[in-house]
Amino acid sequence: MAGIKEVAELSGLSIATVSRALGGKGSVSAKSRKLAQDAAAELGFVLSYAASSLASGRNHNIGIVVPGVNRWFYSSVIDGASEVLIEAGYDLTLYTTSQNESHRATILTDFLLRKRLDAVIAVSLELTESEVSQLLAIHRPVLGIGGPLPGADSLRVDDFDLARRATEHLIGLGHTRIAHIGGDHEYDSDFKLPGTRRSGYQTAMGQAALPTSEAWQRSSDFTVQGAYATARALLGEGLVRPTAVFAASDEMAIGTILAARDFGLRVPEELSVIGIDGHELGQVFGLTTFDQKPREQGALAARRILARLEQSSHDAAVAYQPVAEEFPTQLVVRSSTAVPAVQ
Amino acid sequence: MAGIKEVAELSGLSIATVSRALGGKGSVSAKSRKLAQDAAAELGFVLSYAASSLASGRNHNIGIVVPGVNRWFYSSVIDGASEVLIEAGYDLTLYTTSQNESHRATILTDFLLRKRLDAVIAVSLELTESEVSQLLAIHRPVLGIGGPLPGADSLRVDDFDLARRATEHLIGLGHTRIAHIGGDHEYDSDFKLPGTRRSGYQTAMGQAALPTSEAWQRSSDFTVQGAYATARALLGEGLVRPTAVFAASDEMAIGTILAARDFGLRVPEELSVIGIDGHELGQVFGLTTFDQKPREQGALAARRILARLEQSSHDAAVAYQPVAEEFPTQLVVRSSTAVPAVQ
DNA sequence: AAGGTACATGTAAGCGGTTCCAAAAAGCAA
DNA sequence: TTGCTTTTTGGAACCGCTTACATGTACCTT
Repeated sequence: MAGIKEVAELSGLSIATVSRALGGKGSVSAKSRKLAQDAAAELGFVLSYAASSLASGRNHNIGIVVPGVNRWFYSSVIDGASEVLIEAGYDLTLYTTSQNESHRATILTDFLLRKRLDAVIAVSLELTESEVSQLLAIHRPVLGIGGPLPGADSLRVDDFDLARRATEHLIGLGHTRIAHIGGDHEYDSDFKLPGTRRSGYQTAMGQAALPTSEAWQRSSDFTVQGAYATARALLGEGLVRPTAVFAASDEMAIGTILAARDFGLRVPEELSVIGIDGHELGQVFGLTTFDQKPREQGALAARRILARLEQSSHDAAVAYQPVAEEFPTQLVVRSSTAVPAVQ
Repeated sequence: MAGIKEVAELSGLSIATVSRALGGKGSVSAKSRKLAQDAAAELGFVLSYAASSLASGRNHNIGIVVPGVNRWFYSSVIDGASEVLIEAGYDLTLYTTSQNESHRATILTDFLLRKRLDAVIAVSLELTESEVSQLLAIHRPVLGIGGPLPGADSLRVDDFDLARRATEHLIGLGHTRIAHIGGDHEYDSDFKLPGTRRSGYQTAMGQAALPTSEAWQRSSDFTVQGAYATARALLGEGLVRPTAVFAASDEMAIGTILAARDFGLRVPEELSVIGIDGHELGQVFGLTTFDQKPREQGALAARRILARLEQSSHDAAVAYQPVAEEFPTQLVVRSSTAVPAVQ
């Protein structure tokens, strides 16, 4: 396999100039650049990342850690990040933590720390303090989405506020019997979000002086099928039926709508449903939701982390000041919520 | 930051021995190994991947190329592969091609070729011959899932057979008016699969001497919402209604079921629907489908490619004999298909 | 024309490990 | 013990680039 040396010989330039020409760093005359590129093309030569990384200290590689790639929110974030990173010439290395508890530790110690990554984006990852400091110890930018990483940058939506406003949307329509289907720690230990959204709901209900029975607060696993089962239980148990449900994710909201149909309940006439996420499927079901544009969150996260990289290459001395950015969400009113029918 | 040299000093061993102890290669006495590990732990030292790669030629990094990470099939494949790879101590670098046509070329030339990857798994990627040879020229194992890569290993389901059997399932139940909702080149140029499944359908219909009008063969984009719209058109246009629909993916089958509900058509009494995939949501809808276990496909693909790596490290001289493996699928009969009601 | 500035290029010293090779240590049979 | 095999170990030559530094060249200014 041809190396940079062969390219140098073929082009009649020095190794250094070829390196600069191909790597796009220092200054090279247009003529030399063309010479180098032509020679490289002729030999089918591409710079070796391993060698470049070793010599330069830059990897052009960003790590992204997600609980799993199979949930819509996560895959959307990845998709958004991936596009931006490829555009910028960066590789994206993916780590999934939730398949296997033991992976988590491995990933944190064996993978993330091995200096292969220029930066890390962590999605919905709740880390212990020692884990965070371990991560920060590698002196690479770290950015958290949907999970606060003390000491690192973060990009997040205000889950509490979101949940409260979703609930208030229902209250504003005149609903008083409002149930909540949230997530559960049991299903995902790395995850404070379910609790945060639940308290948003409770706060809104409390401020409106509306009752919130235990029976109206259910936990599920953030999937359509999980929430479907949960909602069937909620709607079918013969207790006083709620007239509205606030689900902590669109997938769960859709599960709820499907369950409602099974009972012949018309949405929104007999049951209003609101979700959170902005899932594409929401359209099909006419779901009212708070769109949190995960794809754009991923893209923005990637941009922010690239900026960090840029910045730290300029003035390495500047102390790392973590930035917490809030990502705006948007209420999308469709046809799954309405004024409750008079009972 | 401590390097291997510091570890050597602290442990009183030579650099070479520390390298062997920490990298787990050559032979090291138990005592030396412990010495090295303790010293490394004390200094918070981890081997640098970049340096290891450069020196050894192994990257411990597998690339996986998918059209996008947002479609259930792909994300499942990734999930399966990710688990196996992490377990084996490999990083997984993710490339998505479909967001932007120009990315495709970039990925092929700039990323895949830069010697950072030990092997590549390509999912549903149709490459031109020159692209394939370009890929193979890097002398790394390449494995294709769901898209044949001439000259490379492949793991695939027999899409033609699958489609034919799905159609035959409906025919076997007594259906004669069977429509097909497939994919379309227009939505995804890298993709022969829609056509393959369509011809499976046509063959089955032909062999049973059943009519297949143009109007009963629709194209959609493999999403629930896309197929929902397509199915509404199919079912609502006032033409003779099919009594069964074979959708080329579960997501499209679900879209079809949702559309049927809109028209008050009961499934399966008035409309049978069969899909392909094994999507989790299938349960909620009682969807009959051919389960092709994408998660397991991903895991198996990862195992196969790791075996290739293993093998080529032993006997590098052996000529590369591409292996085409067929992945078995399984018909899962649920409640979305039944004998047609007498008309 | 002299002096300065900005750009272009080459030389060579790393980057931080791996691994070949030879030598030393250990194990074992006679 | 001795002689021979096997296991451990250290020395040092790379792996294939990047980049600081020095040098050379071109272009302005005055």
